[in-house]
Amino acid sequence: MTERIALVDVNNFYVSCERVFDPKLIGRPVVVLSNNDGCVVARSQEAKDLGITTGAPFFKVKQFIQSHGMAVRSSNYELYGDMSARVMEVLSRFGTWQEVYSIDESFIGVQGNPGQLGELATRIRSAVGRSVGVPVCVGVAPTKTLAKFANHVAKRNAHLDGVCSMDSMDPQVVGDIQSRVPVTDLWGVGARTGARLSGMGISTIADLKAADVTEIRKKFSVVLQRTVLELNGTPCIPHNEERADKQQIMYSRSFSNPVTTIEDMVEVMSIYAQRGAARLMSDGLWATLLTVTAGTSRFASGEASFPSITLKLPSPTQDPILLTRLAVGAMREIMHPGASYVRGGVVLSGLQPEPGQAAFGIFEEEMAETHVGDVLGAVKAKFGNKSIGLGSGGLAVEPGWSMKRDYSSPKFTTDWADIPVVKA
DNA sequence: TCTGGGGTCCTAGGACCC
DNA sequence: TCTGGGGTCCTAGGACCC
Repeated sequence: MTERIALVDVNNFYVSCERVFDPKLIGRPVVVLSNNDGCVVARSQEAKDLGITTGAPFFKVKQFIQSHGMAVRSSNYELYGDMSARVMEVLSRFGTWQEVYSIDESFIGVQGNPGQLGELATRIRSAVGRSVGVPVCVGVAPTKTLAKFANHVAKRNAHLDGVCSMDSMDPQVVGDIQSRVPVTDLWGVGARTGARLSGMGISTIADLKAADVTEIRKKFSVVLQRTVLELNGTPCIPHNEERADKQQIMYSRSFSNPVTTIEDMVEVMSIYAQRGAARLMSDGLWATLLTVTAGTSRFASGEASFPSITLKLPSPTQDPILLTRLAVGAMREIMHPGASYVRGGVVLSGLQPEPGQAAFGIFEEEMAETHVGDVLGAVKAKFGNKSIGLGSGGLAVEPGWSMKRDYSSPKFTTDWADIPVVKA
């Protein structure tokens, strides 16, 4: 019995989710857009083959997309979140432990001799396909970094049928592949590090694998040192089975139209602070720090302005009234009226699971405000997010800056009104 | 006209303490 | 006038990931 790590991820996750509920999209080139329909965040293989790149601004490729008959969808995160939970549940049945790494990826612990590991990978792939309907690739190896690499190999070699277990591979072949794949394709090596490595004559995975660990530690960091060790088969990246406690809650969005006035920005901050407070309450967390930010476009020629300020909260809180008041007040101070802001955000950090001991003076006030928060939360849970709000957060009409979503698919799995109807 | 939205971890440097 | 050194905590910023 050998202990191994499997990295399972869904191919073109968002596109695959859309296809489950709209089979007409199968075989067609499909792209999914980011919030605000700003840029391309997911592409089907057919769209990749046509040369659409991830992160491409939609307005620049729109013509090309339409002229090639590609299907376009706005992102539907409720649907993807729900599909993700289903995939993770299936994977959990196959692992001795599981670390959910992202919305479409999970590491799981697996055991067996080389032959069994390859078969297991194939069984995982068909189980997810059968019960959720999305295609996955599986990479199996002794370390996380190598499991990621094996997954990469499975994806790029059609004859492997979506699975690659390193124990069944000829070491010579592994070496050949590693000496052809650029080091920046490796998990943990980005463009910056890649450029510096290249200056040292390290350009492929094989080069990095052969590099001197102590030199790497000195010139870079323990992060890259761990990567080198993992490439050589020594596991040194720990796995977090339990979802690490969240360190921060961020609510940040681009606007469909720029915000230039204090009144509009106050409206934005008021709503974002209340969304943040709602997430604190649903996660059972209290914040001790509040950051508000805004930014002008990096692509525009007007005044550049990136105001940002962090406030220490008087005591740990999840109170929407207090957070709204502070966020609005802080933003009034730091923004430049007249600058054309295209995004804004509220970050809650210094999170803790208990309200802790409040100073006596503010304690009573806190109590009163907490009750209001409970009431707000209850009303929203029952009647939806837009049913009630504080100050300018209680908007009956969509404001001018709210998100654009012109190509939405229905909330197939999370809204009764949108559940697909089967006619037999 | 239109260019995403989250997150994590590590490191260096300053403040402060004894 | 002399002007150490080690430790901790906090924060900002960099790099990376999906």
